[in-house]
Amino acid sequence: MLQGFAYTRFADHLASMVELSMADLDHLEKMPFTIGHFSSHHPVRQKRDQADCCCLLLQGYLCWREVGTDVDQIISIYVPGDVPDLSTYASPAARVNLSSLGPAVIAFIPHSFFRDAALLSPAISRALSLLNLADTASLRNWIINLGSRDSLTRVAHLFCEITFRLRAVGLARDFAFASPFTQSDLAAACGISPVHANRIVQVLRRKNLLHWQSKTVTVTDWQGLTDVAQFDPDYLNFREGPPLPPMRPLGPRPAEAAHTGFAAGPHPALGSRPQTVTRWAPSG
Amino acid sequence: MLQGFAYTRFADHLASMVELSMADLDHLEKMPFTIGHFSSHHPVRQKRDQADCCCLLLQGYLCWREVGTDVDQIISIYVPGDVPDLSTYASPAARVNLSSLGPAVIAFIPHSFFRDAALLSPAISRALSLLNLADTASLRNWIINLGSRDSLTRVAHLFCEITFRLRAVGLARDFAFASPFTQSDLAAACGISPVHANRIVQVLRRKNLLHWQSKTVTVTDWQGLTDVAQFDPDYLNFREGPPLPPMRPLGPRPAEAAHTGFAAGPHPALGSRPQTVTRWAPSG
DNA sequence: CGATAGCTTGAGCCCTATCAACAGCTGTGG
DNA sequence: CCACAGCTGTTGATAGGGCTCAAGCTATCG
Repeated sequence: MLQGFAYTRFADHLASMVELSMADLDHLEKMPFTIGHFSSHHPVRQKRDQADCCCLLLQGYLCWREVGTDVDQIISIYVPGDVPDLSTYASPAARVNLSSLGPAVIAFIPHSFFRDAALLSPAISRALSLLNLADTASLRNWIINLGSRDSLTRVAHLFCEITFRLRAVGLARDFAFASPFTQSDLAAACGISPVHANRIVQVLRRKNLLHWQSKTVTVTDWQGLTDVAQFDPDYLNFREGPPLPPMRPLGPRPAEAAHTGFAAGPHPALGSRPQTVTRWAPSG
Repeated sequence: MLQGFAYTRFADHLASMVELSMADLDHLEKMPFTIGHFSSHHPVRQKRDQADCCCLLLQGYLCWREVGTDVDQIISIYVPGDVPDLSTYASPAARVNLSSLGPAVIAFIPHSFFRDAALLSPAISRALSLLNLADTASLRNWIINLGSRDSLTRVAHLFCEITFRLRAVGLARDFAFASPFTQSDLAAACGISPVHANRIVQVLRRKNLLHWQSKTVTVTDWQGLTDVAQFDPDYLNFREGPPLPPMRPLGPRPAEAAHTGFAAGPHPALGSRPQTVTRWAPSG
């Protein structure tokens, strides 16, 4: 069950950037992995951990986070299909803490798989490079946000980015997604105080741009939200060939349920498996 | 003359991270390149430029900069020995604008050289990966700064980072370096207004942490500056093997001149060549 | 020598942080 | 089933950091 699920998430993600051959897909299908379940706000990788595998996020959210006295900053956020620590297959030492935002399901994939895949297939090698580039582009964009936009714009931009990235992997089709993270997390990501984050969310609600209740965010006015956020998804597009068509604003709703893997319950492939925390033990 | 200079800058940089064999050094010595001179605040790469070469900075400073209506943000700053657009050899499209901060001398190195070098030498391939990682680490660190520290800390941190990185490539030995950038540049890097940047610099001067006059910055109290900045250079260390010893604070001055390539006039290898802007024309 | 770019200084105001209190929800244990 | 604790969200009051506007000053360069 999970085998196909993990393979699909990852293959889809790579295929969204480069053309994959049947041989590439065959190789990806043989991807070895171990599944780990994490509860909310649980560390996945500690600063200075030496790992011999990468984390493929299957469900939920992960983030790099720097916590210290007088510092709590979320550096970047990842959605299903992402591999937050992909770069560690080149240099295994993590530099910051990777932790979950809400419950998360992760497939741990050995570094050796990526090394072999990159050697065997130019397309996969290229896709991995592009994955890294997209990650860096996201960081750069976040610097622009933190450095030169006010808090309303920052918060709106974060919601835009999450929405866009979820939709890029087939989630949040109806502009609704699970938000297991807290307003303090939002504040830590946007570099504002939790109290202020709350007030900004209220502004967004009052402007009818989004709703956020019972751990679900619904973007009710995508166009309006991107306007407030000055959001231009260009920096996220790393597919080769022609760019994606612009995202259609909210139209008539398709007859499908919103889900980010949790919004509408566990993914079918997971059945009703309880969300236990089975901390995966590295074999090294 | 320049041949040796460009080769040395780059080889030193790589050697600071990995062990290079004689064969590696031989290969690096054959590095093909074209020299470009740029005047202050001159664009080097425009957003969406398709380049077939990378920029090895020889003298001066470069930065990625996002400029627009109501946005002027410097995303990252580079010192001699850096290759700001190294990642473009994987995907050639630049995503932001690369421009000079003060006059700069650049060696343009064809992408093909990096591709070949990476294929031929595992050590060089590894060094290039580490270069990329260091770059990403720097971005992450800058997010922490912008998101969770006040302006005094940010500005102090920027000076610390520049000083540290210059010293890592053998410049600013006596904690003095050329600062051809303006206070507005400083503001754009730290996400504050130019007026406020000015006041912060005055605070640093008043605290006797540094002097900044006639385009030269002198750090007069390294320990004090790092304290104010909460600067921990750990995130910049990507050398393999044991970490570098901690940087000694200011002691008795060695009998050598401070230079970043411009502080003490043009580098010997460049002679008194005028700082003309000979925009290099890509051959593609 | 005038022009231009950069630096400096002051005043007023707005955005955001901080502190504090309370409400709502969730999970826990008796 | 209820009492309780703890976390999260909400609201108000107050203070301060940083922005904006505006003007004067300085240095550099043609």
